[in-house]
Amino acid sequence: MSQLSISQVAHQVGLRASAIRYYEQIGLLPAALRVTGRRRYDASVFHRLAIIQRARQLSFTLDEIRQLFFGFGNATRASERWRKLSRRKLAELDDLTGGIKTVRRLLKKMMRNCGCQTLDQCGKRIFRSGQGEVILRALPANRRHRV
Amino acid sequence: MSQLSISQVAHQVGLRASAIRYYEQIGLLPAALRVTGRRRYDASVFHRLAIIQRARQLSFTLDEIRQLFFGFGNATRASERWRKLSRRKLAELDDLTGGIKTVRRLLKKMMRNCGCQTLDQCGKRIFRSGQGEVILRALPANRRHRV
DNA sequence: GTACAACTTCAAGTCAGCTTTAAGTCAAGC
DNA sequence: GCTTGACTTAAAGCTGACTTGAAGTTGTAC
Repeated sequence: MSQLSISQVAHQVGLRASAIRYYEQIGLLPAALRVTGRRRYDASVFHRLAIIQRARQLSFTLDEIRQLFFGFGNATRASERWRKLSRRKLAELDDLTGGIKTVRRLLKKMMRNCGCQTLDQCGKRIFRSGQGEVILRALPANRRHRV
Repeated sequence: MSQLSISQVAHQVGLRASAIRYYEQIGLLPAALRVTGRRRYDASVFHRLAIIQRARQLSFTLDEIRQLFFGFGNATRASERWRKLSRRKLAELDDLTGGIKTVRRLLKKMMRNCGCQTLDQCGKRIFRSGQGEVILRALPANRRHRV
């Protein structure tokens, strides 16, 4: 015991071996001990992975999880780290919820009010009603690029 | 008039020329008339783009917009097309909202209950509490790959 | 001795929605 | 004739979180 292969670990936690290698590669997991080239794990990897998986479930990105591990002074309590990141995430989710509500309203309005026969009619209406209006996207469907 | 360049159109609707070329490339916009190689547009492009932009605002993907244009029998009224796609999208947003609520609850629970000094303590607790539990992700942070 | 499964590394592929780059074309102004 | 700027195309790049593929190594079972 305490000498598990990568696929045993992966199987137990419900990940693919490739994901675990990836986590190691980007520094979320410490480099595993090697025995004749192969990774060998003891129980501590399960604690690390438990945190990672819980954080993923809380919708944290791998980068945010890196901050959880390495983005604080050594003395900072775990509970405080979680709280700081969680507050930020809650604010993000609030924004997202607001965006969703906006989109829901717009969708319902569209369903109620559109009686167009053809899309071209529709396009003309939208175009006329929206002249000079800035189109703001309520939901971040796509990542920002530099402009 | 009725002979606008791509950058004039782009400027008017608040897109980049590259986006308009991309829409043409994937078939969302009909191939523009060319005059000595350059695209020339008339007013109809604004109606097409108005639909696309409104649909994007409603969080439709470009693929869904393609369905809006080409995914129905010729006789299908525009209003019915919108309604069908909108119903689907509302259901999607409901799922998303549900996921967000779940994550919010979990985040608050974490903020309330975690008093861990170290992340390793945290990991052990999470690991013990979650043994055999399937980790389900409430939010679709990442795309599904084939398994 | 050899087949086989399970591992290794590194590089490239995936998804969406564009943007950026490279290399070339064209009309207008000097 | 030459420069400049706006255009053209095709191909590659970007983001995040991995997966997949290729080519090589290892330990074990037969």
